[in-house]
Amino acid sequence: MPIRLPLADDEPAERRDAARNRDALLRAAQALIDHCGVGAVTMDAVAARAGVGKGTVFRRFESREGLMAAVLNRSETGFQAAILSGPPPLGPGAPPMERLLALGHARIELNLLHRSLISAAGRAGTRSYAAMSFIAMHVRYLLGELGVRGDVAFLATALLAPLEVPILEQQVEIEEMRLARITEAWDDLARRIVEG
Amino acid sequence: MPIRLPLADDEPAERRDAARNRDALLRAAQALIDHCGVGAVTMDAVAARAGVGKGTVFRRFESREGLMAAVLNRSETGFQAAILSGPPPLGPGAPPMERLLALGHARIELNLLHRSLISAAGRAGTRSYAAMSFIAMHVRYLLGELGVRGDVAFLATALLAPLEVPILEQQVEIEEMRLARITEAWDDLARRIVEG
DNA sequence: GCACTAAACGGACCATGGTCCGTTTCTATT
DNA sequence: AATAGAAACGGACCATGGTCCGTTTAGTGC
Repeated sequence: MPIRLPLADDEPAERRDAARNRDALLRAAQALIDHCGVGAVTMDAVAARAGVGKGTVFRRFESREGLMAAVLNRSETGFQAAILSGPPPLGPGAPPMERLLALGHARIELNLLHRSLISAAGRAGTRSYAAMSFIAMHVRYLLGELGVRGDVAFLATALLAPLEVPILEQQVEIEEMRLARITEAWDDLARRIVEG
Repeated sequence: MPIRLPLADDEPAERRDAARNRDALLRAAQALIDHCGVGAVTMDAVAARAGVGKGTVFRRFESREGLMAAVLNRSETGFQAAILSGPPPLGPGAPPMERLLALGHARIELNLLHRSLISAAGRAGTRSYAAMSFIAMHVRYLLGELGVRGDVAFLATALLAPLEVPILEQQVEIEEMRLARITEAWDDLARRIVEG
């Protein structure tokens, strides 16, 4: 069951049919992705599979990118939960530096795993507060715990930037870096930033 | 620019009409950008303005992104020239650290200036060796000169990553950071990476 | 249950990126 | 200059993201 997002008090509740359709559309999109890949997620196809009109898809998700971002969000939620209340070292309980490194490694894997979906979500994926900003916030917090001086907000962003999909893809595909190399190098980066 | 990319010896030279058309298309695209913004750069519009068929545009540039990347390349060339043979501190003659910082600052400004074009170039812009790889290479060289130990290739990428357009845009538009703050914070990042 | 309103729906329609293939133009060769 | 063949051209055509607006439906007050 979909997590009921907190709506502002003056926001009218979502109509029953609207909710049903949104759910159906998300399911349809997910099924198409699982079955035929992200490329097969055509707005017409999703609409047809969900048994609704095309206009409805756009009404619910604004754009293809919006739809992709919505699908992505469901995965992202698990990641956030793991950080907030999962087992250490990703979750609370481990020392900050361990948590930071664990977060980086998990992020690399997750980004590579969902790379086609993330690319398809485009700016909708990056810009949505829901996804990016939570992580950036958490990294800021960890840097704070580690006593890092300076512009912590920027440093957090800088630490996460090389893990973004386009850059990760370039490293892997063009420079032919192995995963292990990337994680090691990122650890080193994190240490330089924290200890510098 | 563009550095004349090395063509293999067996590559046939470009035909006269082809060269003329490519030039006309680039001019047309540039004119549309200057006059009406990147959004007005429609493949049909470019073709019409250049007085050629649409198919020709695609033959020359593969895709809209390819066309954008080609336009971008002309600006990028000046940047490369400034690094290779311009006045210090960006060009040769200044100490490596000064050159590095100058490069970062110049990069930030350039990326913000061309951001709509860069976004429009999408992956074609990032992936093309011509643009990105030259700079990454140069940063690697500078890090080498500075005696940085570790995975210099990754560190160079990490240093440049937060200056990429999507991230820069997020900082400026969503986090509302001022330009001066970003450059200062980036300087700090560079020092941490070099001295760490 | 009935009427009423705002929200949601659906699918025809449009704009634009990208493909295809028959026609034209260049250039090397004789 | 004539010729042949490769390369380039052009624009009709297709696929798909996105819009629009007349129609349907879920809630609400009676």
